[in-house]
Amino acid sequence: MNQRKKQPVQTRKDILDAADHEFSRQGYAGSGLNAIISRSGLTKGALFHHFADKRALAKGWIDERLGPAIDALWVTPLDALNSLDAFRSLCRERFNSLEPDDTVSALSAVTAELAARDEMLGIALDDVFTRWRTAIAALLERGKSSGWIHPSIQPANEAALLVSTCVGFSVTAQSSLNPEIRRLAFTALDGYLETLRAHES
Amino acid sequence: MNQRKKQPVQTRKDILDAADHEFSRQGYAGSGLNAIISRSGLTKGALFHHFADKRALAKGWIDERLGPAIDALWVTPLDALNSLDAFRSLCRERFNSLEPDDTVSALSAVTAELAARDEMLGIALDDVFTRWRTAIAALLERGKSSGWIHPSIQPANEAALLVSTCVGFSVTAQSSLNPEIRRLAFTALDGYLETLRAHES
DNA sequence: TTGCCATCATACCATTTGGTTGGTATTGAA
DNA sequence: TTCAATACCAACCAAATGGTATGATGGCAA
Repeated sequence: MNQRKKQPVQTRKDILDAADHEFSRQGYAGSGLNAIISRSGLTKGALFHHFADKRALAKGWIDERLGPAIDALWVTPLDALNSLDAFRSLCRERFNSLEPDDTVSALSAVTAELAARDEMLGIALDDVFTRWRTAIAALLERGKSSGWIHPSIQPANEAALLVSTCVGFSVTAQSSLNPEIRRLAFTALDGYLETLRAHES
Repeated sequence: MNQRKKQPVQTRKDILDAADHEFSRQGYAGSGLNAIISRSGLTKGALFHHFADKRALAKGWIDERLGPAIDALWVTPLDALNSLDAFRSLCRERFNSLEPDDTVSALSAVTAELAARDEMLGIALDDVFTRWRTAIAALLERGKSSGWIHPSIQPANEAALLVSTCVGFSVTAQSSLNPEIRRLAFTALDGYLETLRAHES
C-alpha cells in the first residue's frame, strides 16, 4: 500500500542526495540512517535494497558524490589552465570566498574521521586525493614545459604540499572565529605560489 | 560496597586519560561514554559527578589534554628557537617522522568534526590554534629583528599558513596509502621555508 | 494473461546511546 | 564524635542506533 512508482535509478539518487547532505554536515558516525531516509522521503527498506550497509552507502557517497564534486571544483578547472596567474586566480577564487567551502571541508572531515580506521573507505578517499594531486602536478609540469614554472620545481612535491594546504585551510577555517585568518593564510599562500614562477633572465 | 578509596583528583585524571584515548582515536561522536568508563575502570556515576555531560568532558579534554599536548609539541619548542635552520629542523622532526603524529591529527579531526557545529568547543579549539599561530608569528618576528627572516615577511600571514599546512599534513597523511606522499609534501614545505630567509647581500 | 523478480514499505529486533536515580561509603570540619 | 558534604557505585531508563523479516506492489518477459 502507498507504494511509490518504481524508479530504482531515481530512488538511489535520492538516497545518495540525502546521504550527501547528512554526511557532509554531521560526518559518518554523526549521521544516522534514520535521518537519511527521513530526508530522502523513502524508507529503510529502500535504503538496504540499494546498499548493503552503512559503509557501502558511504562508499557510494564518496565515489559518486564527494569525488565528482572535488573533480568539478578542482580537477576539471585545473586541466584547463595554462599559466601561473590563472592558477593563482583559481586558488584565490576557491579560498578567498567568504563562505567556507563545504565540499573540501567535507572531504577533510570524513578523511580525518575514517581514512585511518576503514581500509575500504580510506582507499576510496585516497583516489579522490590522488586525482587532485595529479591534476596539480600535471599543471606544473605543463608550466615547466611552457617556461612559466621554474625548472627546479618538482611538480609531485608541490602538488602534495598544495593539496595538504587546501585541506588544512578548510579545517582551520572551521575553527578560526574571525574570518580574517583565512585571508591572512591565503595571502601567504599566494606569495608562495609566486615563488614557483620561472625567474626572468 | 566495593567502594574505591576516595581520590577525586586521580579519578578525574583517569577519566580524562580514558577520554583522551577514545576521543583521539574515534572522534567525538564515535566515542561512547561506556567505552570511556570501561577503559578508566570507573563507573558512570564517577564520570557524571566530575563532568556535567559528554560535551563538558570534551571541553575538559581539549583544555587539559589536547591543548597542552600541542603546546608541548610546538609552542614551547618554538619559543626556544632563534634561527631559521632550527625552525626547519623542528618541522622536519615533527613531519618527517615515520609514525603519524596522533596529537595533531586528533586536533585536526576533532576540529573538522565539531568546530563548526558546537560554539563552546569551537572556541576551546580556537584557543589551541591561536597559541600555536602566535608562537610561530613570534618566532618569525624575532627572526626579522635578528636579521635571519626577510623584512618583507608578514609573520601573522605565514603563521596562519603554516598551521593550516600542518593540519593538512596530518589529515592527508591519514589517507595517502604510500607514506611517500608525506615526504614529498615536506620536501616542498622545506623549500618554502627557505624562501622566508633574509637574502644575503 | 500469467508468473516472477526487482523494488519498495512496514513493523520489528537486539544493542547501544547519553543520561538518571537512589543509595553507600568516605572524608574533613565542628 | 557527630554530621553534612563529597565521591563514587550499581541499576536503571527512554530514545536512538544499525539492521532484519516479511509482505505488498509494480513492471516485464513469457
